Amino acid sequence: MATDPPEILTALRALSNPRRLEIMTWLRDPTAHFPPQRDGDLIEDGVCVGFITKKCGLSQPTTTAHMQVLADAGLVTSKKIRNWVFYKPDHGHLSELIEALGDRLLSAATGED
Amino acid sequence: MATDPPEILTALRALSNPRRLEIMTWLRDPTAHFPPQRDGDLIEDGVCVGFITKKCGLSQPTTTAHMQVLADAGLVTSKKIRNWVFYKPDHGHLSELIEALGDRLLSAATGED
DNA sequence: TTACTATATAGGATATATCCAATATGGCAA
DNA sequence: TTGCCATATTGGATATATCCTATATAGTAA
Repeated sequence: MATDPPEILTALRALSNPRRLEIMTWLRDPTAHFPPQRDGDLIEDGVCVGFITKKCGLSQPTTTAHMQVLADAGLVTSKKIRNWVFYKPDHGHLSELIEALGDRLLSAATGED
Repeated sequence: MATDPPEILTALRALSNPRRLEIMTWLRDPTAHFPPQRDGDLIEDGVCVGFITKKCGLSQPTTTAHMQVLADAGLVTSKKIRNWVFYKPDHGHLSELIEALGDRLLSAATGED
């Protein structure tokens, strides 16, 4: 029983923005969307803010703000290495979210078609 | 292949509001949350705007606007009987949404734990 | 120390969302 | 027709979200 009502709402708000939803899809398969990193592995450590900033075309502060919204919602985790910050998806939280959403929205005992 | 990117976003925006998320949970199990209706079955036809309005404590126009957002996102369907409008969940769209969200957010081939 | 790099924070402009009161529409009853 | 009821639409006030520039912080390198 994870992902209480307020957490679901926070996660939905975080995902309901086109930039953030797009970033989440990039992070799901980072090697397909970002170049290799010198100081952190795309898969193990995550993607640094600089790469995400370039890819969005937004300013660095705006990108940072988006990443913080995603992190506060528990959708990504961050790790600081030297002076880089790497973000990667929190698969546990994400699958809990999907499951909790199903529980909340679908009528009892419905998973697939 | 249903629920394209823009549709996912529309659905997420619709669900990312506390009133609308709450309404969706009421509609999932209408007999548990609303009194019986004279002119339409809670399950078969849906719940009328008046009942939802009372339950939210919002004004009638605001409730109508919320229901329209949910309907535009494909999360509910509406049916007019006499001069009532009944809303009920669109289970097909909802399960497609949950599935599409999983596809977008979870790493390949992850459904449950 | 100074200089450089990466990310975070502050402040403010603009856009969008939420909500209500007032009113319009459309169906039903007399 | 008139009157009533349920829902939809309009217009506008307030709150929140999005985004930028400028600046701060923190780590690295010389």
